[in-house]
Amino acid sequence: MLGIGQLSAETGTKVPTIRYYEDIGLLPEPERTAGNQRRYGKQQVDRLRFIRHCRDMGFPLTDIRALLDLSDDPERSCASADTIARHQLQEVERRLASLASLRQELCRMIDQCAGGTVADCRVIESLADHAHCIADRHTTPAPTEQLAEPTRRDPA
Amino acid sequence: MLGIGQLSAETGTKVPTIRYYEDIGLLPEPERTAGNQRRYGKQQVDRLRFIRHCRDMGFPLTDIRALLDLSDDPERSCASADTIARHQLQEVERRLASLASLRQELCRMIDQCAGGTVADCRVIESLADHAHCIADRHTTPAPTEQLAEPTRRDPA
DNA sequence: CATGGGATCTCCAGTAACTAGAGGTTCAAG
DNA sequence: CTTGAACCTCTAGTTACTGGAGATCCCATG
Repeated sequence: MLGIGQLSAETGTKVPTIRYYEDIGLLPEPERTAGNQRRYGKQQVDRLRFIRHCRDMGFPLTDIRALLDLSDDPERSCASADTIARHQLQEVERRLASLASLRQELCRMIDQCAGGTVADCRVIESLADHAHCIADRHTTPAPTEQLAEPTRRDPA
Repeated sequence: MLGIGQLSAETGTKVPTIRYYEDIGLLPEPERTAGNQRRYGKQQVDRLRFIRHCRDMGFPLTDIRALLDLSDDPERSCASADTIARHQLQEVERRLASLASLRQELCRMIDQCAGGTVADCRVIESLADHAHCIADRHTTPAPTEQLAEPTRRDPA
């Protein structure tokens, strides 16, 4: 039986985040000590690791919820898990493409900056001018979500 | 003189977003009609376009604020603009690398899924198992921010 | 000149996924 | 038994918007 601090260390998840996952129902309410402190068993550790790994893979919490539901019931077909993963892959590829063009534009901007005053700075000028902008394919009518680099994990 | 709806159409920015930018001081308060409605001039249109382009490039609003301050004063050295852009480039490259490894892991997961029941689904299993995970270099102690695909822009 | 419908107004609340702080209690080592 | 680290709950803040309610305005017809 681990306290929340141990679980935190074990899984690289911050303590408030664990409580947050409990709040939103991703983690079940754990046992408590007589003094009302949370105690976790092996199963919970695994479940949290699963969640964290999913987050590392960029899955939004709603997807993770679906995946957890699936994995709770091993008899079901894994088709939806596959679908979710494929969808996520598409998402990642979309981001990759978009970031690549972004990188190109940033490089161009920076290369052209000679380093004088703002008046003739190419960086500022480029940003002001949308004309020769490659990144316009950003303009995807995509449903969004945010993921990709979720801040987490500084085992400081 | 444009109304807020025209400005919105002109720049591909949603109306509430424009008001939001005004709230947080990125856009100056515009003139108003006798009936209290906002009217925008050419300068405002340009400023908003600048902001939008920066957002497309993934710059966080704080950076954009700095860039706007710079561009408001053409005498100053463009060194800080350059720094901001370079920093942003680094950020983008970090994300690119991380997404690339993500993609690899997702592909591996999906390839191995034979499509039976959850019990022997490789996708679920992979997600449960953090062991052979490439994406662990996520574990960067980076200061975060979110950008990269900020949802915007559905000229629907 | 009246009217009607779309555009606009303000304000408040919600989104994702946490993070941080205040102020108080509990656990475990010495 | 004491002390200090870990834990508790609750609230509010973060980023960059987005959405809705309810009221008002603008302007093109009739």
